Amino acid sequence: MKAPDGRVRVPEDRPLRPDGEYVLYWMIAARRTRNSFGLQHAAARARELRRPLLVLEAIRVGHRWNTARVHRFVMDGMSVNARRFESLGVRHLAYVEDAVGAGRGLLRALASRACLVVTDEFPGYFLPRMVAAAAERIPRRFEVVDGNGLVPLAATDRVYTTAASFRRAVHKRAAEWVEEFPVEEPLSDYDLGWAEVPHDILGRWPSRTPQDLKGALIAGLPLDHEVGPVRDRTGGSDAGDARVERFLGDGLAHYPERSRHPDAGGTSGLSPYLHFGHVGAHGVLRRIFHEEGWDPSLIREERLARREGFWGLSPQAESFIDELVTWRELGFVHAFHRPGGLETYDDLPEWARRTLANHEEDDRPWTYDKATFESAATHEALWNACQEQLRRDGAVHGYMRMLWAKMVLGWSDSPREAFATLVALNDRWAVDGRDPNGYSGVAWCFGRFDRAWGPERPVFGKVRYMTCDASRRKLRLSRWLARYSRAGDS
DNA sequence: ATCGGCTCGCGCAA
DNA sequence: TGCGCGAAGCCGAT
Repeated sequence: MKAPDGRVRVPEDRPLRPDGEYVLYWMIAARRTRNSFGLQHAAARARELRRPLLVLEAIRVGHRWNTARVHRFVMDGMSVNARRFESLGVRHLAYVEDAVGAGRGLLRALASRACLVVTDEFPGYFLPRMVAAAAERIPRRFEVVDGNGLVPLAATDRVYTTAASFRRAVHKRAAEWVEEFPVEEPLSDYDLGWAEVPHDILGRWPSRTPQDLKGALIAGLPLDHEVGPVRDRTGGSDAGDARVERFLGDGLAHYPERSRHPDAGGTSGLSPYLHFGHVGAHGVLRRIFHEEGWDPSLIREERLARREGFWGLSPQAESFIDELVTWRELGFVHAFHRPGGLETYDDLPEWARRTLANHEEDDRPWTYDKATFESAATHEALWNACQEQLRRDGAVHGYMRMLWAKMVLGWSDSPREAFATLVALNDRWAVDGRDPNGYSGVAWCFGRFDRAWGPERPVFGKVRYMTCDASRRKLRLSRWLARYSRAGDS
C-alpha cells in the first residue's frame, strides 16, 4: 500500500522508468524497518513495478556537526537495520563515508539504474537542501515521503504561534489522520528478490557489515571525537523499541508528574530515537492506543482544543500524546514552513524580542561567554550539572533543560548572544541536536510558543522567569545533582 | 498549602 | 468586541 497522497511530494515531475533494475529507497530520516511511510511507499512501488527493493542508508562526514557521538548512534542504527533487512530478504547498502567527499556520486550511480527513487521528508538541518539538490541532479522520478508524525506536514498551510492554536488544528483532523497509519511491518510478505548492485559501485562505495558498523571503524573517521559516544545508550531501532516498552510498562502511568523530578527517572528518553527515525511517532502511538484498548469512537469532540480529555485515553496517556504530537509536531510544522526559523533569533515573536530588547542594558549578576558555559564552569552547581549531563549523556533532563536555557539567557551579555550559545551547545553535544524539536525547546525559553508573564523582571522582561532556587525547592534532584557534579562544585 | 496577579495571542461566540 | 484558555513561571498574601 502506497503512502497517503498528502504525504508524498514530487519535486521534479519526471517519468519513472519501468524497465529499471530496482526501486531505490534512500533512507535518510526514517531509519527503521517498521511503521514507516517512506519504506512502505517504496515497497509498494517495487511491488507495482515487480522490481526488487534496494535500500541505501548512508552517513557522511564533513557536515557541520560531525561528532563521534552522532556517528556512533546512527551507525548502531544502521547495524540493526542491516540485520533486519537481511532477514527480510531485502538488499540494504550501509555506506559510511570515510573521507570528505568520498560518497559523492553514490546516490546518482545507484539512481541511474533505478525505476525511481523514494526518500524521506525531514524539515531540518541540511536535509531539505540535500533533498532539493538530489532532486535536481537525479534523472529519475523522485518521491519524497513524509513520515514524521501524525500530522502530514503538507496538510498545514502556515506556522502556529502557540501550542493551543496548533492543538486545535490537530484535534480538528485527528480522526482522519488516525485512520491512515503506516503498515506495521511493510516488508513481511516481501518476495521481490535481492537487488544486484554492480561490483564497480560496491568497490568504490563498500557496504559495511553489522560487525563493521559496531566496531572500530568509527575511530578512523574525520569527526569531532571530543564529543564522544554516550555511555549506556545504544542507537538503533532495537534499543529504541525497548525504550518504548520500558516507558509503557513503567513511566507512562506516572506521567507527567514523575518526569518532572530528575531523581525519579520518569522521562521517556525517546527523543534521540525519534530524531533519527529509529522509532517513529506512529509506532509509539499505536502501542499506546493498543495498551489502552483505544479506538477512534472514544474521541470526545466536546473536548476539542483542550489539553486533556479529547482522545478519551487516561490522563497520563493524553499528557504524553500532547508532548509527542502537539509539542513535537508544532516544531516540525514551523520548520517545514520556515526553514531555519526556529533557530533564528530574529524569528522570535515580536513581543518577546521587544521585551528582551528593553532589558538588554540591565545589570546581570554574572555573565559568561560560550566557552565557560560549554565547560560547565559557572558559579552555580545546579547549572553546571545540567551542562555536564549534556556533555556526558547527550541530553539534559526535560525540566532541567528549561532551567539550563533560561539561565544562559540570564547570564549572557545579550539575549541574542545567549540564543546563539544555546543553539551551538545543543547542536554540538545533544544526540538529537539539529532537530526542530530541540530548537523549539531552546526558543521556548525565549518566549516562542509561550506567552508573556508578569511582573516584568530584570533581563528577562516579560519572558517567563525561572530560577535555580525555586527548582531546588520544588524538585527531587539530589541524586541527579550528585551524579553530574564536577570536582569543585558542591 | 493554595490563590491571585502579572501578561499576550488565538479563536470562537455574540 | 469580549471572553476563556493556555508546558512545566515566580512571588507575596492568606
